[in-house]
Amino acid sequence: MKALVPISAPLFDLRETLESGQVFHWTQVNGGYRGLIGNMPVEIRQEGERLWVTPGTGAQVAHYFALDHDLKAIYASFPAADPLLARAVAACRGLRIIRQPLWECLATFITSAMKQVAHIRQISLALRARFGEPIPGGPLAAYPPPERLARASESELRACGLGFRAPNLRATARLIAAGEVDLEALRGLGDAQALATLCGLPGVGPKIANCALLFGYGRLGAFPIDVWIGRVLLNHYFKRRRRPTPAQLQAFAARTFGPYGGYAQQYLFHCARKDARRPGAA
DNA sequence: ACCCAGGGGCAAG
DNA sequence: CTTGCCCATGGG
Repeated sequence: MKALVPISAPLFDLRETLESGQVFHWTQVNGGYRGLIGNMPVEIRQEGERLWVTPGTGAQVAHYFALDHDLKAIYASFPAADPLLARAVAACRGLRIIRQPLWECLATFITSAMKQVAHIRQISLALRARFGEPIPGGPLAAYPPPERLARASESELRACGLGFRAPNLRATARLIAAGEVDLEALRGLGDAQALATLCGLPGVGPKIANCALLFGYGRLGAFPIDVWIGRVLLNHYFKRRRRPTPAQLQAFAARTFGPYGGYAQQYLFHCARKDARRPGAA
């Protein structure tokens, strides 16, 4: 292993970012993490405001971890009088929304339906091991492209632990491999159009589409509402109020958390999960 | 043993 | 436009 080289990374927390349930294939290794950015093997270790990274990967690391996002401006855009969000920001300071490869992101979240984070990781690793192209010097195989998963059988996919998600992942892979949907082309569409197109794919509804928009397309206003965030919003912002419909809750989030709502969502999500793991805090 | 998980889809009210 | 139920699997 070659010696790592430093890059500057102020207001960044590698651990909070990688452990926050955005991405599922990184593994801890001697005080840092090892994984793939696309098909490029990377090792990263953090010391204060400096990252030590595999030589030659600095630019890709900075882009992947969105070190260009102005976190101070993002925090400042949040609703001022919101103690819950303020506590989440304090607890997850430096967490950034990663820029993930589009297909890897969409496919992974298709497999995430009704699964715990730990198991999403298992499925992700199984798919890479079974269908992914080996990467020389890489810690694991590449995420299998749509063309590869399109010609996998349903039972092969189920063998990776996908359960009822297997036909959905396969069908979506086929649509994309056949060129009926072009994930890259969605970059040029408005949020609503992109969301609607993604929701047309098998196994993709509002929640997973918003995950793709946020973690893949970098649309920082996208606000995925899962069971955790749903509970947080209901318990904290709808006490004693009539239960909103999913659409009303989505509209509330957009109106309340603004253009960087996706960041607010991720901080609330990760903070709630950390609290659940270690009871006693709020 | 038992509950539930970063949901979606489809039928029925 | 809402509500109910099923889909399969493994971690806490």
